[in-house]
Amino acid sequence: MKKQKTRDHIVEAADQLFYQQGYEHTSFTDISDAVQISRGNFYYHFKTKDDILDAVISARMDKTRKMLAQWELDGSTPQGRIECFIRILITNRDKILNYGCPVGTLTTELAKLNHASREEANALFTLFRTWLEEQFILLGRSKDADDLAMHLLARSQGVATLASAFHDAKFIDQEVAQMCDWLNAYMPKE
Amino acid sequence: MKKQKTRDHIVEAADQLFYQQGYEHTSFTDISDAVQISRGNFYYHFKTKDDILDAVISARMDKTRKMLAQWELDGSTPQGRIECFIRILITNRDKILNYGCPVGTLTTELAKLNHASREEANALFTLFRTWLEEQFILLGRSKDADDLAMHLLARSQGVATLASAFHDAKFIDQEVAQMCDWLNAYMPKE
DNA sequence: GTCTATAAGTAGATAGAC
DNA sequence: GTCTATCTACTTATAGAC
Repeated sequence: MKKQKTRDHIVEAADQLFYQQGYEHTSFTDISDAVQISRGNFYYHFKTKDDILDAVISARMDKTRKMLAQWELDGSTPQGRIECFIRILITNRDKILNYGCPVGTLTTELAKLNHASREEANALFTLFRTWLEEQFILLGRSKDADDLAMHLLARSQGVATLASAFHDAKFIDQEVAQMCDWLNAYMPKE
Repeated sequence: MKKQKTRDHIVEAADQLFYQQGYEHTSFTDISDAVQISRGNFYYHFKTKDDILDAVISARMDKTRKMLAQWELDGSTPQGRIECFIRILITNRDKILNYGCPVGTLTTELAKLNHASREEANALFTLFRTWLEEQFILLGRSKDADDLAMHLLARSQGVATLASAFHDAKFIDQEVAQMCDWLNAYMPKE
């Protein structure tokens, strides 16, 4: 465990602010205000703003991997584990209503900016995609496991976008229930 | 018909650039380069950059209303008209692969910027939402017409986001086919 | 109506004191 | 490691000539 308190604080604050305000719209002043350091101090820890973004994406990758590993423990069946994925919409309901999906909004923004780290951000999607694919394979759907993974990713993504636009919590609950129904009706029974 | 050639050119170029690069990331220099006018000339036609955004949103509202009116003519049944909506994903496939959905990406960006015109952009979503709701009512689904409209909007939105992230045209075609199946299987036959 | 010149502010980034 | 002071580039916006 390295002692990098300030660096970690910067990454944590930048992570939140990039999510809430967008990457480009977040200035060094915003981050330094949040971390309570001077703007100059940044450059001891990072060379450029892009480097902070890379650190944020890397931190999100780690957090996501840990969450997926936890879901492996939480759900005893593939269905149960996929339900864990569907339910993040409810777990993070309030944040999603205000700021949308952290993965979708970042990849969308970086795509418009044609940013060098675009693909790194997309890897966050791939993490979920591959994990979901594995679960569908375990359900005996190896032929279309990736299609089902993409389908579910897209459904969640659309729900987050619309729920955020209309600030509609009920819509999230409704669609989550529908996705769970879809999962149980569409999949072979054990 | 007012003679406002330059003004219209500005709105048209801004519309494209806001879609391709995002609102904040697009500078007056970008727009003036596209229109081939000087930066100073802007302020004869618009007071602020926000005013250009409002004009762009207003133009998109007009274009959308005309498109919806055209779909009323193109489809003889509510099913057929809803299919027109589903198929915009295919009609605009190339643009969506590169820049996502113009409505979804704009509302998402303005939400993060906490921009004054956020609700004006959301009205674009509402235009589709209300129109779809009307079609589902005509199909005899007045009880859950709005839920169905929101469901379909979210599906399309998610498909656009994922297709853009992974630059996957096949995924669009696949999901469009599924949405059409859903529409025909789920809806009462005539 | 369109231009050039320029103001006023903010962005990311650097230098050097402590 | 953290600070202050500063630089350069770029942003929106204005003033005034043509």
